[in-house]
Amino acid sequence: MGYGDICHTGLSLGLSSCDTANRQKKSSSKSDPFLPYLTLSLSPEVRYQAAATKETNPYQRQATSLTELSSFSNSSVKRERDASTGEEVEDEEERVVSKEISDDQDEEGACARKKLRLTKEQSATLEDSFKEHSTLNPKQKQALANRLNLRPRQVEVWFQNRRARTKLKQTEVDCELLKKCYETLTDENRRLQKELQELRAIKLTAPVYMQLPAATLTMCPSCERIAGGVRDNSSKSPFSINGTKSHFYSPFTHPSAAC
DNA sequence: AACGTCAAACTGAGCA
DNA sequence: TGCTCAGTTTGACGTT
Repeated sequence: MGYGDICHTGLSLGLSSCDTANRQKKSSSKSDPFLPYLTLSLSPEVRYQAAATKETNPYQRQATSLTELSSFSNSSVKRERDASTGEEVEDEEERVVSKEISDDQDEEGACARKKLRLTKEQSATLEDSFKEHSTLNPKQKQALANRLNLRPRQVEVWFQNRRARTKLKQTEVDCELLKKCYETLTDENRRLQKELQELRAIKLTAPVYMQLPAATLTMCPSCERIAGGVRDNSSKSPFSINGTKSHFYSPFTHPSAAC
């Protein structure tokens, strides 16, 4: 929610010293930090959700008083990790939002942005919706917001953050894959270097092979035998193909084991 | 109390 | 102009 959004609250404005401090931190270039900053006396979240307490859908019923709102979490919210997903699970019974918060909001205005925490039901519904489609059209957004008793902007932000989390997770998975790929390639490279050294040693100790064009000699990495393009029937040679057909190794038909 | 993590919310840029 | 995304801020909460 941008600061401009507060224009739609319909609430009176008031001076806020702490918000001035916030403002100074956030965008010193945009405004004179020493100018007093105007804020609303009630945050949009409180206004919206408090208004919604008159509604009757399950999410709204759940928020039948300010003490039950899926909102400001300077309450003693007990959270536990879902072992399988790592997602947070909140114990609804532990969710107690003090009435003082709303009173403070009324009296002193929204000093800083207050963080709300979605209820388990809200999160679950949003998750379900996200599974169906990771983006929402305005109608879907509005419908979901109505259903969950949230502002459309909150639904929008949730989807934004959810997409970001999904992308981050995917990036981590890709990163792991690339790491494994790198390790495999490194191993293969090491092995090939070793083979190359061995071949060079062979080249020095077995001059007969030097007579063959270099391109006709290859070593199969799987069986580690040298094969020649020219049929070599000298079965006594340690590099002979034992009468079998030539054993060519093609890197194209035998791609790297990596990846 | 300090620190780390997570998620809600904000901001600015890019795009159709 | 509205939407999405990447990056950032912020507050709550858990851990040490």
